[in-house]
Amino acid sequence: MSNYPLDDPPSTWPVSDIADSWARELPGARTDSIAVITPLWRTAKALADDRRRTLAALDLDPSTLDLLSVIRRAGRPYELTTREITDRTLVTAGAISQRIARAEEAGLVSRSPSTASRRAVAVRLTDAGHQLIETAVRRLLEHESRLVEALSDAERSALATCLAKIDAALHG
Amino acid sequence: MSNYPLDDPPSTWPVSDIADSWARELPGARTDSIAVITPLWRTAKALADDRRRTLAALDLDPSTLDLLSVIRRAGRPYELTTREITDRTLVTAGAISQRIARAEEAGLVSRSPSTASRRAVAVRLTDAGHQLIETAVRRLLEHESRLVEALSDAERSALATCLAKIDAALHG
DNA sequence: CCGGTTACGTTTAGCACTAAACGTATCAGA
DNA sequence: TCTGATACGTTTAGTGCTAAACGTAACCGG
Repeated sequence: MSNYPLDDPPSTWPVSDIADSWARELPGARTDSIAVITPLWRTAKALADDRRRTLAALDLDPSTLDLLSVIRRAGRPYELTTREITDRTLVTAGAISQRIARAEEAGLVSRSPSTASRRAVAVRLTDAGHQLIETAVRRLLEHESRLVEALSDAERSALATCLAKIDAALHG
Repeated sequence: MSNYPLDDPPSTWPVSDIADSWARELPGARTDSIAVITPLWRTAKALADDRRRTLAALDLDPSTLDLLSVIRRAGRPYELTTREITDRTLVTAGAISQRIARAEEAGLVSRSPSTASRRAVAVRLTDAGHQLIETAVRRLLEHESRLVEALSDAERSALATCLAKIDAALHG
């Protein structure tokens, strides 16, 4: 059946239709947020799907990429505690624990007691993990740079400003 | 432990630090996409979390909201086929089937053979479902309108333009 | 030195999703 | 009138997440 898989994205419903429908069905409702929020989510999802496709070629999933990236970009000795990883990430400590377990299983990181604190756990890139993240990040940054080439410098800063204002409204 | 729950969002790592780290660790890499893509994802997630909190007060989750919304805004007789729902949504047909099953279990929709096509299934709002979505959408539109008040008309259209350009680059 | 509190990490149940296989209905062409 | 292709919907296994409970280590005030 037509479950639009990753390599065949669906044609999405026009955002203006959604706002128009609500304006018709709920007269008086303020529908102006739709034109902002719906495209934002759609683009975020499209980017996430695109990244997943790009990484699939390297047998890597986005959550493992995220884990290895955080450790790699911290620099030598390519080792962080679970807590430090959690702080630099948008998921819970439980999710990080699971990500580490999967990556350890795959031979990409190793766990050992931290030298600094006896209750901390140090997570370090293995050679295989280091090699993989190196390739993946270089490829991904190259690919995504080409994507955002569509935006001028002025547009980029305008976009960042708008997003920051929304974050601020969310109290962030 | 400090698993930042829904009502206590984390302070996020500065985006500029991420770009700087990669510039230092991978000299020559094009890191300019980070300043665009990372904030986009963060704001999308913050909006999703905020919506989840808002809906929790009504004992409603975002996926059920999405289902009921699509049916409600189609207008009378508040009935669509599974296929029509899938077309207006960003998830797979399997996910829609599961959403319908959950909503049916909760007494929010009912399923019956479609009159139009014998292989189609008609999904219709129950009275309870209609009442719930009415309250939820009015509340949500009001809330999210206040959020985007932070943006001027010019900013809103600039934002939409930027997102459209990214979508276009993703071939969409 | 002891007892409470806080910090770190893991484990578990439950949830919502995808991908893929499946069953059934419908249609179009030989 | 078959027959193969297509459309519609459901089911299932697997994935990755959250929330919450848990165990252990460290710290701090009396």
